[in-house]
Amino acid sequence: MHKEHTLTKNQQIIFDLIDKSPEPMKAYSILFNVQKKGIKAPLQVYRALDKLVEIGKIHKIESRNAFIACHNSSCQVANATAFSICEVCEKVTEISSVGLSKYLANFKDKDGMKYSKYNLEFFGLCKKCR
Amino acid sequence: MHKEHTLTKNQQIIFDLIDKSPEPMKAYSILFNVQKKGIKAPLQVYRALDKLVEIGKIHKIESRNAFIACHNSSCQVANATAFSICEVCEKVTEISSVGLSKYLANFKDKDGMKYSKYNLEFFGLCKKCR
DNA sequence: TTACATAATGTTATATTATAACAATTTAAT
DNA sequence: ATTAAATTGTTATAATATAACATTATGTAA
Repeated sequence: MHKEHTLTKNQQIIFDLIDKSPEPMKAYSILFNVQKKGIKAPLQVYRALDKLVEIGKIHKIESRNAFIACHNSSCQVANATAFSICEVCEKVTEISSVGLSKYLANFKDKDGMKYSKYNLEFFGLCKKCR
Repeated sequence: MHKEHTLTKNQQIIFDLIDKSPEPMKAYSILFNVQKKGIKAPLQVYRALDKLVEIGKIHKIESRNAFIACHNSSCQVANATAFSICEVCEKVTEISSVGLSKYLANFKDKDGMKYSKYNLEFFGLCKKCR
């Protein structure tokens, strides 16, 4: 569960937009959508995004340079994320699997090193596109 | 194991450079390094990179926008990749774990869907930086 | 070996993603 | 109230990536 944070004005505006979006949003699409609310510059968007990622309210889909709201209430550790991405329609779904997250958190590399932070992106076809 | 491909001139030049590099290389760093060999434009680099990724000779580190040569000879499926990334020195190592790749290839999401393609990036501190 | 399709190249321009630098303002904790 | 930390606003620019089009090379089948 996330530590509660009071979002600032810009953070709240941008989080609300991403949270309402059915698909991941790109930074400049966000910018375009919040210009009527007074957020005029890319940096204002990126700063809010950085903070929202940091506190775990949103995640970045690295392979797509896009952002989605976190809907994974069982998420114990921020920055331990897994997604499925449809290669046809680009639908992205956050995966919340206790088994998967335990497996990855306990995975040891050949030096015996464990990692609490990771990002996993699965690629395939979603139900609709199959 | 990779299907053998004969690389074209540009692909070979760029692959050799990445292959020799001890760390992931970024596209414009590659461009700078191959200009003396006649590759002058970003697009020439990106086209070679796209092809090299497609045939599995290199991988893209998505969170870093950088490319490394594949040294994972046990890699059965191109585009099923795992890396560890040091958050201090940015050292990147490809992980070749049969257990991990089997686990991920057999992982089923809540719809019962399996994925043969994935990209996993672990973040932490490398041996040196620990 | 010619014809044809496919892939790769070269080139210019431009789109997209992201950060640097600095001043001003707000917020939260003494 | 004072002050440190975080956030905001703003301009400029850096870094990453693709569009569009003309040309050349390569592989394959008649």
